[in-house]
Amino acid sequence: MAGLVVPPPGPEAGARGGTRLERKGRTRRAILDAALMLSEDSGFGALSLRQVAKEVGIVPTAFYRHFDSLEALGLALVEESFESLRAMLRDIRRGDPSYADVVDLSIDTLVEHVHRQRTHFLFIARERAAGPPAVREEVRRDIELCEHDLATDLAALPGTDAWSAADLRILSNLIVTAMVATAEAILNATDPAEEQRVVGTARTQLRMVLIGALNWRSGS
Amino acid sequence: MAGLVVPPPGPEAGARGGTRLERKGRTRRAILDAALMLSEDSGFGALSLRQVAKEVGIVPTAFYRHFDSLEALGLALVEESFESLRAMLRDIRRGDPSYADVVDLSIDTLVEHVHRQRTHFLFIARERAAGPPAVREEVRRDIELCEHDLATDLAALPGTDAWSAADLRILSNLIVTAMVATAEAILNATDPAEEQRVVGTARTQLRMVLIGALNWRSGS
DNA sequence: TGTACATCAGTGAACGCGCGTTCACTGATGTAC
DNA sequence: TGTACATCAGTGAACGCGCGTTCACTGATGTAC
Repeated sequence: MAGLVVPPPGPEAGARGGTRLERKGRTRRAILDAALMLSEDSGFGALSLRQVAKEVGIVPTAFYRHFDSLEALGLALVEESFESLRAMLRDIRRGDPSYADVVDLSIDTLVEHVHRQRTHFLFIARERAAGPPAVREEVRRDIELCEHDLATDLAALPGTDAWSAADLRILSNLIVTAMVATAEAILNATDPAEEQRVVGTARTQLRMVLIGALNWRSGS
Repeated sequence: MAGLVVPPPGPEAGARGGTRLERKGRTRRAILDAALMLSEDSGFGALSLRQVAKEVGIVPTAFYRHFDSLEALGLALVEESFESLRAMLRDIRRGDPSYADVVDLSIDTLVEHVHRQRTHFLFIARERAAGPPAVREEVRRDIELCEHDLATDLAALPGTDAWSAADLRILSNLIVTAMVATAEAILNATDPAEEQRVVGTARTQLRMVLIGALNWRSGS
């Protein structure tokens, strides 16, 4: 049986800092970061275990102490990337201000999170379209979940009573598509001026979409 | 000097059909097709010259008779994929019917072309997000050109007088984004029922967007 | 606290394999006369 | 039409390299007593 008393990590846990568990966690983190960075060029599917190990500064075989395979690493990256995305959605939801501001607030939050978790958003945008099948499918599943959540949020907005459940899903699908495209454009922008242009475009697009949706049942 | 008289290809051009030039053309075609097919799994960036050669049925070194490098092959695929896309845009433009039908007609044309040139549309959707840098950049440049063309077409529609040039670009960017997403969803659909759902969604989204745009300057 | 043992993150050699690219070649197709 | 020569798409051996994965290992960290 494992010990019933957990001893506090004494000063003897030295070398390069932390307990054995903490150090393992740091290596795992380094592997995730290296994979995110290295797959920027040609996608996760073109990544090699040895490249990752070299970047982290461990021998290739040590990789297996942390992940069963490259695919397992890919799925871990999907998971943590979507944690970032969900954190963003939570931030947006928490705002819930007067109707006129919802667009500005949402886009500002998007921009902030995209910058803070740049590699996660890049990963999602890239692997959704081009990842190895297992990774790609997982990304798409998670995006569908986000669309579902967004549909729920939209139903709470004023002026949406006329929308059917199907309309809600269609609208949230469109919004998510546009926001993913915006995130990609922000990540791809080469200078602040271009980013401002992208942000302005996204604002106008989101307003157009909302105006269209509000006039959808009533106006047409 | 090369011969001034071009002799007709006699029956002596035998073996497996055609002149030397025709056969070279067929091998080139086979390389392009094999690359389109093989990059479906994990993207063009994960493709190897030897895989392609094996699929085509030639020895790896024969590849160099047709392309200088894998990158040159990738750029050739971008070019011919966008020929397909532009053919679709031409088909849509040629319709130009009464305003009420423009959505149905455009989506139907999209569906038809996506099925007819499945691999080309897959290639564009994938490599736009995840291709090797040179390929990705070329895809993005070409998509921007399509957005520009669409903006010109939109300006010819009735009821658009109030839009500025910037509004036009913003709207066509949104439409192209939504159409690319629709193409992806069609290509990803597993059965005809799901495809019909996707098509219905795309129709509604495009209508919402147009309603939003028409109410953009006047209504908001 | 001190000692003896267990755990386990990371090591390093080795494997067989597919990679891109080089090179000299072959032999059918094409051209000149 | 017949012959001699040029072209060139495709061949096949060879190269050095990075790949994923195996295995037995080391030595610091952690645990039991």
